[in-house]
Amino acid sequence: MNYELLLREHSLKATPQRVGILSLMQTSGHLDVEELFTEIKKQFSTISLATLYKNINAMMEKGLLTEIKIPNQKSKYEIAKAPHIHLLCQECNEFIDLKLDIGCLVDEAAKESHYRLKESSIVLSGVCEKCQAK
Amino acid sequence: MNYELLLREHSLKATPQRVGILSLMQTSGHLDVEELFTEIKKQFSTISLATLYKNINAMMEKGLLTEIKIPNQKSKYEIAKAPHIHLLCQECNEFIDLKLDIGCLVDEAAKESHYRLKESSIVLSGVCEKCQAK
DNA sequence: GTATTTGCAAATGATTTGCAGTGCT
DNA sequence: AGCACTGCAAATCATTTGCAAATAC
Repeated sequence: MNYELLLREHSLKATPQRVGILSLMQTSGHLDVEELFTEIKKQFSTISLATLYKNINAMMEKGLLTEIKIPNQKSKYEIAKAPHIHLLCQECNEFIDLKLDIGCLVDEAAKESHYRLKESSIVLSGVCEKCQAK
Repeated sequence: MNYELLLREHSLKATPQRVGILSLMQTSGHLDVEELFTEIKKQFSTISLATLYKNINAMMEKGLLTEIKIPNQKSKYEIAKAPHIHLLCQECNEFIDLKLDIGCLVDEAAKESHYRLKESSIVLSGVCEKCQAK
């Protein structure tokens, strides 16, 4: 993926720090601020936490990143993409995406409540296959 | 509801501050820390934020309260009850419970991922009926 | 009577802001 | 060149901790 282009398309300057952040997000899928800071420092040893926060916020405002709020955990961030849900393993902390059609749920909720629904935030937690085997 | 009893059943002492917190939660449904502090001070003018936090944490550890993490908002708290989902109006900020069978969604997610699922955190956002009318 | 809880003040942790210097376009 | 971005230090906001006095049971 061309991160420079992606940034410019969202009216953000393509600084190396930002490209680094996006490339980490792409590689790791989901990272919290602290993890992101630890990783990005390997590439930019002098980067400051303030810069990281400013960039996360700027990219969220432009709709390039999404924050995922998770029960009992720090928020994680991901590159914005098609709607999907998240699964958390309460034992090993694995955190994954799952593409799942939630149309039926949303339709049902809309019917019951008369809300016009636009966004969803769904985190299901339990035990992953590997941890079940233990 | 008898909050004294509820507290003792969860091995917590029934202090007036705790009863006040629970009664506010019951009345208002969902409150964040700041809102709760503003309200509880009307009953206990000398209550400290530290006490409020200690109590929220104690009641969460005993499973009496649940924290709801909401995209772009502060966490809210509610008295723990049967699983349900939450709807947020992005215009007027109304925040409501909806009892909805999410079995099909969870089953589908479990089938696809091989997770054994135990908990769910679902917040759908959009526009409530009243705001649509505007 | 004993263990827990309260409320204060201080400590810690997380995030934001101001500003001078630097870099992107 | 001009505006946006970086990095530092300081400020702010949120939450936790330590401790002495008060309270629940």
